Amino acid sequence: MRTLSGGMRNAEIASHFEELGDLYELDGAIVHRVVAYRNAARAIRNASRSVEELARAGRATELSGIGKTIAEKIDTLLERGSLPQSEKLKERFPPGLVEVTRIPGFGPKRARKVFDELGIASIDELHRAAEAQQLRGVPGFGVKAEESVLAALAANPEGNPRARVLLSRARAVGEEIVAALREHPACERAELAGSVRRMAETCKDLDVVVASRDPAALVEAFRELSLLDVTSASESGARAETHNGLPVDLRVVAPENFGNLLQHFTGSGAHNEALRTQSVRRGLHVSEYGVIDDEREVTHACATEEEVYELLGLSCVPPELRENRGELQAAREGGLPELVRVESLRGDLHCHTIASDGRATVEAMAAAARERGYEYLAITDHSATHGFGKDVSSDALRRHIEHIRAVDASFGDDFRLLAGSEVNVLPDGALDYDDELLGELDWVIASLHSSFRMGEEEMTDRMVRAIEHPLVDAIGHPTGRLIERREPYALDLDRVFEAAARTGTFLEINGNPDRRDLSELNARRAIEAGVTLVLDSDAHGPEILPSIGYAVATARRAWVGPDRIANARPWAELDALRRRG
DNA sequence: GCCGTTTTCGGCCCGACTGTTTTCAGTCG
Repeated sequence: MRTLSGGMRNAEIASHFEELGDLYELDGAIVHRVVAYRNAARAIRNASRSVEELARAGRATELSGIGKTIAEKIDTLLERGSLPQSEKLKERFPPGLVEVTRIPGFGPKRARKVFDELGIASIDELHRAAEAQQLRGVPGFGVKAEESVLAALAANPEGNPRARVLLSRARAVGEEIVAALREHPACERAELAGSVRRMAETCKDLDVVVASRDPAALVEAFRELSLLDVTSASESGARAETHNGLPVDLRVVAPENFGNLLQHFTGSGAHNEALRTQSVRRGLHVSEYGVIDDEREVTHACATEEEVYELLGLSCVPPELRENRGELQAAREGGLPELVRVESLRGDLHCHTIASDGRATVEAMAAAARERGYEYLAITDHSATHGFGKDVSSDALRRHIEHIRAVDASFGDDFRLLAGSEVNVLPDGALDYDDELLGELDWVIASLHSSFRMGEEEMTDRMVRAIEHPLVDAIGHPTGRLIERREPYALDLDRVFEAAARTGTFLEINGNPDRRDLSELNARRAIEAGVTLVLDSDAHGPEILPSIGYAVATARRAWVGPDRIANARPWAELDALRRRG
């Protein structure tokens, strides 16, 4: 069997099966078969282990959603680099036809219809046919269909999928909306649901759910928010857009149904689908309106989510876990993990001051950390060759350490200010302070800030050398990805995790909402490889310290408990845990 | 195509909305 150079990543394998699902759908396959391919693709994308490795070990069917047929197709894909079924179908359906199925109002059936009747095989051709009023000649299409095609293409000429918004941005506007609604006297509860509540990396819209005896009044209050343009409204809900184009859905129900509504709109779609499928077998039908019990012929209204899950025989699943990644089985068996919480953290081990590119003094950062109830804070300014903000030369670092020690001496035993550094990893894997100076520090993070475009083997060697350095305590933002903006470095993460586990070097989950690096999937892989994580804010000012919450959220989504987090321990314990020298 | 407290066949989540329908299929979230 030929091994493709570098192997095939899970995301790439998944995209082959997504494509095959799309093609089968155009081909008119029964919907359940198409769904099976999409479920398989999602299982592959979400897998915390290398699916290539699993498949080569003959164990791909251990993933839920992968059966004998798809397992064989994975083998074929790894062997040949493509799927023969896809190649064959692509001879019949031009690539532009799949894009037509992404236009709002067009799905596979309608795309196929205009392809068969008019030979339309691209967005351009569809545009021209709508303008020439040719669509109305196709059975099932009318004047409205032409209008809606033209309207959709006017709003989005390329037919691009709508950009997803970073969680932090969506949350900021969402919290404002919810806070405003809570002020209304008829509002009993208002919450953000959806991907914001699950703390996903990005969001495509905001879901706002409200409990009230007077829905119309809440809809009216929503209408009057200056943050929003309301596009449609009914007695129990409304649709709107924020001024930068983020869609917002409002739903209002009576308080006794609030649990059903919140559960429904929190999702994810995959979680709810699996939840309902499993419930149907017990004669229970779940929707946002209640839980219908076939046998007793009643509909249960639930004021809280806990009641919904309890009715279904499950422990209540934390929103961050609702992605159909095994949480339902765990909830059924009482095996949900204990998850790390913001309150679990004893300190923050990555922040910057005016000594490098931060905006506040050492004193101000320390004061803000104490205010948050931390037992310790490490000051970790950038090292000599950072090259962006102000850099800290070796001499400057010696003075910085003295200053930090002096500030630390001003605190009692309840707080420890640590002298640290975020040291650059040079292209060859060496650090840019000498070992003697590094030895003066209480805490050393090593991070990459340059030469991102190296090949995988060289980049992995570089990273592993840094991990193996005896004075390196942690690796900062280990993959370098920026969500929606920059791909991770080319790294063999299995080697990185092996090295980190072997040397006792911690890997960071960086809480900067643009980074969240390690990602949730990589963090879960790291944990399974025996790595200990550290959760940090990477704050460049005191007001950014709460960003550590995004690191916590990422860890929770990775099923990580406080026992695997270095800074969920007191400093003395953490100090003993790390291996230096 | 997957899967099993319905266990190797016969099912496969739920509801709203839309437009072209004459009773509903397709799309969407």
